Amino acid sequence: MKSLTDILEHRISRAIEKVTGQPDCPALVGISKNSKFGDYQANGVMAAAKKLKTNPRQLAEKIIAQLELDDICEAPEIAGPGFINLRIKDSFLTEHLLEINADTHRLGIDKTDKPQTVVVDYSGPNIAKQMHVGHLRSTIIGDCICRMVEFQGHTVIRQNHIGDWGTQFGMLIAYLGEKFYAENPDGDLQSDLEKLKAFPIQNLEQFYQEAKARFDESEDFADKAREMVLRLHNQKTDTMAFWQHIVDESRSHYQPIYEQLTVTLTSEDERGESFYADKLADVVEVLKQKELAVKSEGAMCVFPEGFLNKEGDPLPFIIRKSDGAFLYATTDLAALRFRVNELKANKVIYVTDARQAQHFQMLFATAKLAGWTDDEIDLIHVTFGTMLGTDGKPFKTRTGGTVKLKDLLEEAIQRATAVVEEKNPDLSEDQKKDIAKAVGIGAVKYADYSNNRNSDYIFSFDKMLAMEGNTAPYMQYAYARIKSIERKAAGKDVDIASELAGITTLTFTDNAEKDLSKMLIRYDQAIAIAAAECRPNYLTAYLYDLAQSFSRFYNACTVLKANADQRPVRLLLCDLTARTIKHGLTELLGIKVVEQM
RNA sequence: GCGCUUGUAGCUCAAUUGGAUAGAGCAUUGGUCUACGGAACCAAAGGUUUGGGGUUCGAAUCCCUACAAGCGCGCCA
Repeated sequence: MKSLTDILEHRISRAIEKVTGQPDCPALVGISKNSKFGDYQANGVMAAAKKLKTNPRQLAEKIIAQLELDDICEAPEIAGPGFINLRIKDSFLTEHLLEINADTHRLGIDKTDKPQTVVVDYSGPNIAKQMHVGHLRSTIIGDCICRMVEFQGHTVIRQNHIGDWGTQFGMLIAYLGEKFYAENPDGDLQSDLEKLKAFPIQNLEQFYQEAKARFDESEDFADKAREMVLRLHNQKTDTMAFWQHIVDESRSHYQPIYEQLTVTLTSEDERGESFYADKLADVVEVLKQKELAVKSEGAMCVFPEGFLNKEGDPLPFIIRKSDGAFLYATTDLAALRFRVNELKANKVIYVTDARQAQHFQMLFATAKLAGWTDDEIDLIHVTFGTMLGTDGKPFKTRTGGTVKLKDLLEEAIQRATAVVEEKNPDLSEDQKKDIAKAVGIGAVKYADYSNNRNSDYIFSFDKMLAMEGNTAPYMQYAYARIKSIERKAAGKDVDIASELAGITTLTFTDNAEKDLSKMLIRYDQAIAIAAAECRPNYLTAYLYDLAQSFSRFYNACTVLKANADQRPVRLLLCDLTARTIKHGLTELLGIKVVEQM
């Protein structure tokens, strides 16, 4: 089914073109902020009038005369300097609702007719270090983008660009070797890989710090670590086995967090820095051949135009250090080539915090200079702000350390458990557990999603779990109430399935029904804008409006005790609201819903 | 010094990218409900959108300027 906004945009734009003879005068159809101006409004007439240097209201009159919208709207009205205000007819609304209702999977939303391949680079944890709160935003915002774009019908390729390569690995491998051989003094690694696989690293953070301490205190150890880096780069079998073990152990720490967050990343999506290790030399070589890379202060650099350093001199994009080692700019260039050439990306979306903005600008500029991308390929850096503590400073533990993501999520669940216990002590222990998980994790994710991603935001358990206002529990609650109605129906001799199946026409008897209906048909628009701008908060704002609209309806209209002629519409509205909320939360935001809470 | 981001109600945040009277939630005040879940609903009050200029039918949004905060600016990622 075509989106209503698209239909209106198309028809009104055509009418404008007919009257003005100008091809590029979009109707600019949007949802009216104030219902007294109608449901939708077209703002494009003023701009068109300006172009033609004519009176906008008179122009609007002429356009309206050409408009064919009888099947959708009441007679359009002109207001203010030249707005065209539209009010949706009940007949259109009810037909539209029935169509949406008939589509069990996609709620009447079409897939795109121009599918693209979109690569999304997000999460990117550092191996050998626990995920901390700084990883939360990239991980869940990226995931939401994937889910939305995929739902639109594009091919999404997730790329978890994990930090699994680099000099710190020499240190880690050397340390792991020390520990392993301490416990297996006669160990012969070649024949003893199984033993290594069973060798646990319980506390990654501690392991890393111990290795670092050894590195700093012992010259012998430091030499060993450097040797390991070399062996790693030369892919020596035993060293690779140790490296693999650290990577695997690390995965066993972050994969459960993905599952807890219902993030769609799997090990299939991992393509870490190590993957590009053998492609880096060529990156530098090609850039040298194209005379884009030059030596400066011993390092190999590209100087894309428009970037200056403190002294006002051109700023380098360093692709090889003076000691000959490659660095993240090199890896990112190799990754970009791979994504364009091998993955056939039409669009690459990077989800990292705003501090890296300049790096990505230079990356994109360099890739373009090299001819590795062109204007046909969209390169987008989706930035986001910092999570702050209630004091307005970067979010830390009381002692000033970084907050581990695992701890944060556990605390959220714990706090949610307390609330469930208070509100609904009679549920079974299993139910309470499930609800606490859904509510606690949902609250953390939703609080993040509902902010404009570019602004820093203050993280507060009390706010997000207050469960009032624009929060996950508010929507989960709306959903649970609908489910409760369904459960009660049987006891009141209402057969929902058969009543819904029999509906061929709908009649509204209450404004709350109509208002809710108008919200329901806007879902497609909310997804479209949220996906286009990579802004999950547009989606949460919609879902909140919808849940509010439902609460008003719920308050104003009885469902099960309604008259036989009113009940089918209301049952349908309940069902459709539940399906929309569920779809938005679970499919697009990755937040669980519960039948009871 | 240059650049990026930000500055909106007492607090936490929106504002579909230039649209009409800047919206929510919390907190405050008052109200609704013997219905299907009160984690609800309705209403009041709260604003010179940091200050000052400008652009135009129209500005929180664009331009200039001052102020304030955060971040980035050669071999970490």
